[in-house]
Amino acid sequence: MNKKRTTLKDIANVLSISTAAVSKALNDDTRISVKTKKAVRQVAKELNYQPNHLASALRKGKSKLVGVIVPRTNSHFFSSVVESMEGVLNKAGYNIIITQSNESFEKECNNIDTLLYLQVDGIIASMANETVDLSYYEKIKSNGIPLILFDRGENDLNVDYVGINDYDSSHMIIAHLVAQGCKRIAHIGGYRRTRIFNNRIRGYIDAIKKHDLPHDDELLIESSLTLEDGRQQIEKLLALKNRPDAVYVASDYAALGALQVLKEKNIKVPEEIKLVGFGNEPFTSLVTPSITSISQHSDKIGKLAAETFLGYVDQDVIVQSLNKIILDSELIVRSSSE
Amino acid sequence: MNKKRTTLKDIANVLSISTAAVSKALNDDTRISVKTKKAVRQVAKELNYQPNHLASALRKGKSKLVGVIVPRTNSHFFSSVVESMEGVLNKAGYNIIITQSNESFEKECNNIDTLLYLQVDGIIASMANETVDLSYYEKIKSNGIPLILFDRGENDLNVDYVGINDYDSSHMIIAHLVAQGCKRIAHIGGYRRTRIFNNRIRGYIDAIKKHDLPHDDELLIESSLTLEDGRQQIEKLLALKNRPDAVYVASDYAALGALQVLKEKNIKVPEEIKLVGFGNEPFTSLVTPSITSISQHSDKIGKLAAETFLGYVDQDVIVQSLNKIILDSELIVRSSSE
DNA sequence: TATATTTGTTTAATCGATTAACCAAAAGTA
DNA sequence: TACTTTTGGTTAATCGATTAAACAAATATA
Repeated sequence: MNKKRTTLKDIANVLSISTAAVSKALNDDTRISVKTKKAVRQVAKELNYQPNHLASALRKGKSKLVGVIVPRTNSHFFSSVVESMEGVLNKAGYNIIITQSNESFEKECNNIDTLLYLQVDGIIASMANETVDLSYYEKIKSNGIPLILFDRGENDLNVDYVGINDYDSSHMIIAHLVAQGCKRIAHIGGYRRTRIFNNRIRGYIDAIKKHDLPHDDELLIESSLTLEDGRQQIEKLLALKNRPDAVYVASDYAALGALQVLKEKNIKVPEEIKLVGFGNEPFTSLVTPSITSISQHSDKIGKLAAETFLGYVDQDVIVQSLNKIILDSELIVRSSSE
Repeated sequence: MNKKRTTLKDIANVLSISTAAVSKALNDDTRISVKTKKAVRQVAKELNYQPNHLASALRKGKSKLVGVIVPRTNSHFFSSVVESMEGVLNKAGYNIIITQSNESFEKECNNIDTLLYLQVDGIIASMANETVDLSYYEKIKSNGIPLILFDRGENDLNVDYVGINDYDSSHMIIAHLVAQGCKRIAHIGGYRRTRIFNNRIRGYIDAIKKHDLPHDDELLIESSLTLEDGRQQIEKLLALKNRPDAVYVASDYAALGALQVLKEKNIKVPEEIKLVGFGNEPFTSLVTPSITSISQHSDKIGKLAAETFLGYVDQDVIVQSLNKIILDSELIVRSSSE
């Protein structure tokens, strides 16, 4: 089996011209005659020539690779974002390398090292829940390549960001629940140290006040928002003397956990307790009752993040000017709340 | 902002030694003194040296990159396989590049081109449903790098394969349904041209015969197995004069579609019709009733595929000897069938 | 006719790390 | 002492593609 791949030199030898001419011919340089170009392309095809990306990337100083870091690909939101990013970047001649942190800070650091090692031209990331130490992200910046964050960002890091308006989303949810007649609305949220969860909590608190509802400390819970977490936290809420009549959960997965417990306990949703999730994961429309949720426009987020990256490349000196894009979200009302 | 990255030369200059010495020191060559090694590592750290993967890969002729092609990452099965593959490969010093075909033949060809262009050291793939033309896969083989298929393979292609025993899985399902008292079992399967779906269909037919059940042509349907497809095909089965009392669907997504329709029509599952899916996607345990399904041991598949790949590298001449690994699957019985 | 310009290509350097081949100095051995 | 071996490097070529600079030949211009 022929392990050697065809190189420019092979083509050059066949035609008895220099490799430079071959390179230029393939890159459609104006200084090469049409005749030569045709001949080169012909031979390239015959020899099944496959350009060596490593060599050209090394020479040009650009790998045409974009690194992507997501908490996990196995989430509809993230995989959709990645898909739409990929579309935009592919068109611009970039390939993407997807890595997952699995919400682990350590893995995230490894991912960053790997991507820098692969000489990516930029990194688009959504931070792990665990991440509080930003030194690794600073490392990216000091490497001189663009860094764009989406969904899970950080104010302290002076970089571009694309995400939805979490604060307003909470307002939309509370307004909807109030319209449905709810008087005691609980919130199972994420940890405040994560910007997006903090914003959802702030939105919840402000909206509750705005509607003159009781702001009860026991109705606000911080958790890591896994499915199992949702199960545990709803139990706490159900154990209260004065039960809530609605629960707004900051993640669909945790909302699903809560729903499971409610069903197991034969508590009717939405009649006895109304439930709202966040993220519009596909299963929210599949379970019974279907879960009201917030759609985050994953396709738009991916597209904008990719375009923001493209705006930076080809600039000689990277000037990371803060460029925060905040999209409006959309409330998808389903059976669990009406 | 400092856009220039530290190179071996920079370190060499600081210490007034040759770049060769620096390279050897960092690679722990025996011919370099401990003193020099220490000094080099020290300076490398101070200058925040990041080796240039492109350069070393070019020189060594190995990119230490493995290309992965899956129909989509947004499926629990595939993302789990990828995750476990990644674990094994990372440990061996390889990074992976994940690409998705979205079940499109055209996208799959593009992915293959991209991966070859990036000089990956091997490709691990699961074929798109659409794919029947194998010339692009032949291209990988003629490139001299190992190709390993998993789940969606092809007999005609003379390469390694890791998957589960689809034929036996069908037998397990039918045996289970028969034990539950079912007499008319339908099968909503995939297209026969895809090996795994063909095997599931063969298993279904043989198992039906084995249990002396009526083998009725109208009970066997071929489809593309999307959720929407599941909805449409179950409608057909319900329209039959002689309805089935159980339906075995070759994909969880289509099974979910079928379940939705059954619920909408107030047909009780499992009392009136029993339902079995395939793949053990997480939602099968989340919906009501939970769906009986087949677990494919995604972690094992990923691990084995990765290890098969590792078995090939470091060999000078690739001898692709057929190496088919068929794992046993596991039936997870849930409410939809008992 | 003499000079300038254009066309089409070659030469050679380069990207950064690796490595075969070579070499000087120190240490060991007969 | 004279020769061999070991130690700790250095030099220079290399991977394959790109590109600045050079250049010969053809064509245009004065």
